[in-house]
Amino acid sequence: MSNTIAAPWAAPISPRAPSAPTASAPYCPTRGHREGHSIAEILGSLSAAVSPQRRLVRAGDFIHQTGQHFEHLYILNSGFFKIVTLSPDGREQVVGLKLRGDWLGFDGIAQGAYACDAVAMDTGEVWAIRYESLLVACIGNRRLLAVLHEAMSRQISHQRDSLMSVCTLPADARVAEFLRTLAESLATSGQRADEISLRMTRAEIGNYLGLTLETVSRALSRLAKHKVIGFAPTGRRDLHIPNLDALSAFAQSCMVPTRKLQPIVVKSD
Amino acid sequence: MSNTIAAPWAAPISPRAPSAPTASAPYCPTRGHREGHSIAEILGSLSAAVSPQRRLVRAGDFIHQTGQHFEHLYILNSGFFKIVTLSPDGREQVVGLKLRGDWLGFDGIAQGAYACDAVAMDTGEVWAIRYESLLVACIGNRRLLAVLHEAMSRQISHQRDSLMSVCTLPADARVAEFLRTLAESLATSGQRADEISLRMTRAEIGNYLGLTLETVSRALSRLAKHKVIGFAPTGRRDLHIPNLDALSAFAQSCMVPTRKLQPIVVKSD
DNA sequence: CGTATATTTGATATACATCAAAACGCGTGG
DNA sequence: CCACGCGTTTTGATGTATATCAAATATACG
Repeated sequence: MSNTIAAPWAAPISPRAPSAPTASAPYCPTRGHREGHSIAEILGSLSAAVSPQRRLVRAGDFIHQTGQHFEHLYILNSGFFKIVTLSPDGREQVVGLKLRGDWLGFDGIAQGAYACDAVAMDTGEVWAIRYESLLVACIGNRRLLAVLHEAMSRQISHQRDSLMSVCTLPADARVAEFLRTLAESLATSGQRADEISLRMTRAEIGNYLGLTLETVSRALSRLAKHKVIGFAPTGRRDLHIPNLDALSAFAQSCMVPTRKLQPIVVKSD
Repeated sequence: MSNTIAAPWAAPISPRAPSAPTASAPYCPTRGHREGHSIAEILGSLSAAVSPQRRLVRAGDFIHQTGQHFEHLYILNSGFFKIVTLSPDGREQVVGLKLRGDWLGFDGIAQGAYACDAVAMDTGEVWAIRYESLLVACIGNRRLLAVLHEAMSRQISHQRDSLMSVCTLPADARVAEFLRTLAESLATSGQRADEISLRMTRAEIGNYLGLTLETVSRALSRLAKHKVIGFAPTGRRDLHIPNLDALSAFAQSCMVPTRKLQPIVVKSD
């Protein structure tokens, strides 16, 4: 059940500049990805500054594992990954999903060892960067340092959003928001957002969202019934999302206090 | 209900080295705080390297607010603070608690604006550091850069732990773990951990843990009934925690699969 | 193809939320 | 000092969203 690291890090697959995302997708640069740097730019500068080790991974491969000595940060050039933590008493929790442009391994900096597993859910390409080398490069390259800090900052913000969802949203809204966030992430990573493939089981999604697999299944069925998503003819893991805003609207509609319709007070004047 | 920033940043209160925590407490250096740097060391090097602006705050004061232009990171020298996010549709969520040695404002780096409110829950002293100045200082001071990255890294790890608790623990265990974590944090910040004062209402605790105030109240009552905590004679917000391990043990006991006592398989040999 | 795994859907159980009311703590002002 | 009012906390009664249990399809895989 637990593949260990298949092969040691290969030498740089090729010294070429950042490769395109694997998925053949309409590369739609709808507005700049971030105010600062696009993913392609980031990958480019990293490639130039620290010549990362590139590694191809397949579904099930571990990028790093809990307790393993920290030495590298990782950037994802392609693929789809999950971050899993395991508590001392055996609880397992998917605490994050990662794709092209995302960083892995920040949690290892403070403790000197990774505090979670990073697992590929699909074939992809990971770039490994020795943390020490990166620091050296950052000293002479303020722009690179900014990129690093922005990545950490974004991760902190994103994790807060996750906590907020889990704490405040009912099941259906949580699933809807999950899909919207995933679609948006796919879009900013250069993949299409209207036709997405969940590469996770209902159980994994449920674990990530703090729900059971049955609840996730039911929520997806309701989303489909309300036409805010559609199942692909093939497989229940491929979804069509006609309209992201409709997803949000549906999530909102889950949250109306249901009853006790308190008289709408129209402020006169 | 919402105090705005009371006074602008004062000039450095005094150029002295890091002051001791306000709470008069037995300063017990039970084993080094972190493998790398103690809080006192960190505050010391920061004080020396970037001479932060010191500001005294009182309960209700904001350190920074959502949407405000990002310019400073903050380090807490004393006090107790909460991090609150507000969603576009009005949901409010306590996403973090901070005390001496913790940093605030990392979320602002990527977006150029803070993504949350940071609110003092009692009097304290906050140090403000211009992010740009800090970066400059870090360029020439690898140790300082390490301190910064460790703080961000720790925050990422800690947030994951929070998500894990909310997603996997039943209410009583969640409250127990909350108390244990809080006590540990107080200890590493130099305060006593056996006699703690929750400076939050049941509603705030519940919000932070994804529970209602009633559920928190009941959980605390059960913890008291089981003697793993005790209420101070004065007020229900001051707790006595005789034994941290007992708290964990109680949390564990909440999680037994309800019985359906599956035969305990004793692995022979 | 046949077996294992994932998904859906229904019936039921339950942990927690919601609603409600009383007791407590605390500041304010007489 | 006591009386009053308001916010917090506790505790009980009840409701409900979601978990759990279960069984019938699907889907993937060798």
